[in-house]
Amino acid sequence: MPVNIFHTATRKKETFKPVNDGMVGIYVCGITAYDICHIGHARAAVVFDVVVRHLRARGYRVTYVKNFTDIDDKIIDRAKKEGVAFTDISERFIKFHNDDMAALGVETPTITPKATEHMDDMIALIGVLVEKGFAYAVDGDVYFAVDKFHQYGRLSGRNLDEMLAGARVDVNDKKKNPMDFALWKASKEGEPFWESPWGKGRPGWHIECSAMSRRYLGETFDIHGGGEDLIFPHHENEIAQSQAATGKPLANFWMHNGFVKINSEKMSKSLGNIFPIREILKNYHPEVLRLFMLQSHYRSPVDYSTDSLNESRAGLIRCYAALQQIKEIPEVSAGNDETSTGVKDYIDKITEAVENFDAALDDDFNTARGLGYVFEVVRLVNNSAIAGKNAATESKAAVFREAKKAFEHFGAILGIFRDDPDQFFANDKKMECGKRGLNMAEIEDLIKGRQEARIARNWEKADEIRNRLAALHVLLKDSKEGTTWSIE
RNA sequence: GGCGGCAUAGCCAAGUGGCUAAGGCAGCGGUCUGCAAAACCGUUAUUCUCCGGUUCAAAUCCGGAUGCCGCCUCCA
Repeated sequence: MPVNIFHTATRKKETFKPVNDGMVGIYVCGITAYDICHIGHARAAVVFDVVVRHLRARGYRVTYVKNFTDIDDKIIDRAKKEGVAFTDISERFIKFHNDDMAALGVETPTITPKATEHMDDMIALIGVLVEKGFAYAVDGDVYFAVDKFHQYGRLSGRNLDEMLAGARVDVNDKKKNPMDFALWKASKEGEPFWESPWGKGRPGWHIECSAMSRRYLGETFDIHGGGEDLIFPHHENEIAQSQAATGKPLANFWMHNGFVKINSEKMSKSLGNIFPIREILKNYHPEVLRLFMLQSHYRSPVDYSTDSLNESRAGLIRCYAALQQIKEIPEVSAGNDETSTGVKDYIDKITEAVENFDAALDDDFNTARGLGYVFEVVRLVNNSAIAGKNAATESKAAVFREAKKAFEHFGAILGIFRDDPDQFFANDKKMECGKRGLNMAEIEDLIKGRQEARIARNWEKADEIRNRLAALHVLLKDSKEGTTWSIE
């Protein structure tokens, strides 16, 4: 089954064909390290994490490059404000980023290059552009001349005249054309700088990606990704720089993930609605956040709210309850009962769900559809557990074994189901109690009291205690083994 | 002003020409249970914002209207 990918430049799904058979080179624009990562960064990271995981599962050898912008105006500003070196800022936030990504279960990319470590590559590339007449130097700045590159605007579907008509471009009389963008900026007094043929300065924002993708993935590679806000101007400019220099296409597929909105509003500093990843993870299991993101297609906008996160939590709980059921598979010699019709039926359905899941991912990484099949297996597990209550343990084990395999597969692609089910529920309880300021020991005491009342068949008292707990959103579950509880 | 996207049940969300319009959350009825919870079974959109058109056939294609959103400035 081929993988189909929506290509931003053509606005169509196209069959993926790698430059080199069996290999994939993918470059994703990472963060500018000047602040804590928020939920928007989380989405981009999770989306491309799943893209890479699925391509690997499909047998491709993937080289995944995600850069750090560690020199930039915003980093310099913050360093000035704090009175520290710019490297203090970039290093601090790269570390925070790495911690957040690890917490989210995002696999580390193959290569995570930093802009400051590729100055020579950038300067060389700018040199080529000047030499070929695509760029010009003015007073220590170097600008790319957009009208020299005739394909400018092709990725984002714009043309220069239209953009100039709307014209909210910055005033800068050094530029020949207002749409020209900086490849190199002369440094001001007291700012960090690197030596270059044009004097002391630092690179423009876009050039680092052109230089680093070329170094690690070659002149033309397979997939270039990022948030949809990067389509213009960042990716447009990358294309201009790279293709002007090499005369070859930069990437064959451009993928862009949609934005995270907050309660239907754009996330922005002025609205004060920026949610750092680490804040959210204080209150929710990281997989809740992943599930929330993956329940929508990666190109659609996603609307973050406490309610929607709670819904995802409920869904994840449903999955983990099924995982808990199949955690202990009875040890039996396989074979005996596996051919009985009921068992075969379940196994066939699970196999089919896994195939459908893979097909959904092949279709432009449709995780939302894929999750439908995950929940189908959840239902099959619960269903077979009931139907097989009195069945031979061999039958049950056969179905559970198949389901376990399926969940391992789903989890490996989506980056969820990595927790032990008992651990998951214990953790969930602790988190929810913390959120609501509930005392776990007190709850346990009340439950103990109810248990005594139940043994004495004092249903009235038992129910009274349960109602009291219910008012605190504590939900009880009685079983033969005893009473367990969770937070609603 | 220019470019683009979206509109599917109470909510979230797949589906882009043809089997009964996935799935999750919430609700309702039933089974189970001392009663519950969980789980299971059943149920909740004769219809996909509206109006026209193409077609044997449209949520799906085309045209128009309305509403919402994004980009054009740093941004995942």
